[in-house]
Amino acid sequence: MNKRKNFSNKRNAILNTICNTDCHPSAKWIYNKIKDKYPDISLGTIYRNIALFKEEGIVRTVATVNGEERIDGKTEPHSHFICTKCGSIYDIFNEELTAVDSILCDEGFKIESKCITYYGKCNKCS
Amino acid sequence: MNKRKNFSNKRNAILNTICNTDCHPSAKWIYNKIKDKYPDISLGTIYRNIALFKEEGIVRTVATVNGEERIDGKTEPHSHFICTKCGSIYDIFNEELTAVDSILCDEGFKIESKCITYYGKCNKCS
DNA sequence: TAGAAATCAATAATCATTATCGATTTGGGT
DNA sequence: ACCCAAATCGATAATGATTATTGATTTCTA
Repeated sequence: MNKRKNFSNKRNAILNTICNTDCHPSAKWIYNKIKDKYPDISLGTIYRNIALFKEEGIVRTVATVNGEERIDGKTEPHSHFICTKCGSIYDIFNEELTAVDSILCDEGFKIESKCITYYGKCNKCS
Repeated sequence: MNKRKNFSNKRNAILNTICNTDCHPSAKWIYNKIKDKYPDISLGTIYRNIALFKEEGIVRTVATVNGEERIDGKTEPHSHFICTKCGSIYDIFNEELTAVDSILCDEGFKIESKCITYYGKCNKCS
């Protein structure tokens, strides 16, 4: 990997906020969190940096819940559970499906990533 | 066909358009398709009826691609492949892929549906 | 230290979706 | 058929998330 320039303080704060939570935040959630430390930060800066992190492959979109894109800073392959009532997103690290990925390759489909998402009611809502 | 006699003509046309395509259409796609037969239909009517069909459980959201919600009229359990270049969505009817079962019920999570989505380049784009 | 590049805040623009509202159509009872 | 209430609709405005623009400020580099 090429040597990467250091991130600015705000950019680092955004990335750390994404990576140090399990809640799979939206842009607005990150914005409100960062505002405590950087009161003059702009929501546009959050979006701009999320786009940048996505290009670099260090964060990814989990899903769109109630019109809001939700972000995950964990790059290890794993699945998700999305509560259809409260919108919470939970990680699921329990994967036995990697063996069947080759099925699609035969037909010319090049798989870059796989996303298994369960929908239902979480333990707080059921 | 999928026609239900208690539906209005336009409502039936919208549902049939959704069910008779494999392209997992967006609201705008449906709108443009229906306009051939009903030139005075409104985009709001498309959205209103999609919401109604979703409440009835006869269509569902597959994913959000480039900011557009994509709809599926097939209710049988199956998976999807989404091309990250052209945005096409393909059905995957494969028992092995759809037969993943619940690990989460022990912890109070009530699974209502499951969604397996692959991202990559389709055979036209790769 | 200067000049260039990166980054930012503020704000406007865009675009998908939803809400509103008055008009029109539909369907059941007479 | 006719009436009326409910369903449905088209037009349009409103909403809300995201993106683009712009000019200022900070950071990097030589």
